Amino acid sequence: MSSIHITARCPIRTTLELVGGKWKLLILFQLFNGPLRLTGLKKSIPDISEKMLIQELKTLADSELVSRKNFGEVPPRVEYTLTEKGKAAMPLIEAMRDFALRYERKME
Amino acid sequence: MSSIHITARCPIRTTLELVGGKWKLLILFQLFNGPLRLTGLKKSIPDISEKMLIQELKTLADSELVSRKNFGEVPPRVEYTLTEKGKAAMPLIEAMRDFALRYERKME
DNA sequence: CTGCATCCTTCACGATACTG
DNA sequence: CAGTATCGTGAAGGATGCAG
Repeated sequence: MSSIHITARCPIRTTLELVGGKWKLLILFQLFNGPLRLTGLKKSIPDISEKMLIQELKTLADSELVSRKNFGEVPPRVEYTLTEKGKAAMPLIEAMRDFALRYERKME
Repeated sequence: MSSIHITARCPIRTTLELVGGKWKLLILFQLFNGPLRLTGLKKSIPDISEKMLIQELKTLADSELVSRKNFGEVPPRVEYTLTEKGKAAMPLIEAMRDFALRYERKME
């Protein structure tokens, strides 16, 4: 564990680049319950703007954490699914939840 | 686990507010090895600016993840230590490391 | 429905100089 | 050594309108 060194490219920074920011982890978390379309995601994360949602989905797809499937129908139908790499974020999200809960518990 | 709902105050967002951003987790991680002074931290995170370091330490202290001890000496001597709440971030950092390593492994 | 383009605001972050 | 003050920049995020 002490084998992590703070350099230009350490695991912590890699993860921050992949899922850092305000939205990516929330999006990934929503997709754990199964594939969702843009509208479904928008509903489950009410306060994200459409622009940010599409933008983040694109970067998540670029880093292969999410896959985008276009059904080529009319009206358009596009489905977003977690990839294997994306599913690997589950323990991370659990750790975040545990941290927050423990933090709030100790606030008393 | 599916008990996390994306609301204004969900655990994920709480954690993002506490340790989100570019530097806080890196600082916490450095303090796992023991207390450090400002200069020591600066050396272990070479590319952080002095301003950001002090600023982040202050918010970490405000949220009680880090404690600041001023020895009141001359020249100044101030030591930063992880609190119990701060130590609770360890599993989070480990999860981030695991995620990054697994991600890179699957890149081959 | 999905997505792009634009314009705009905010703020995280950074560079530098200065103080006790 | 530790910290403050100031100024500046770029990126992140947001609002809105338009298009296939």
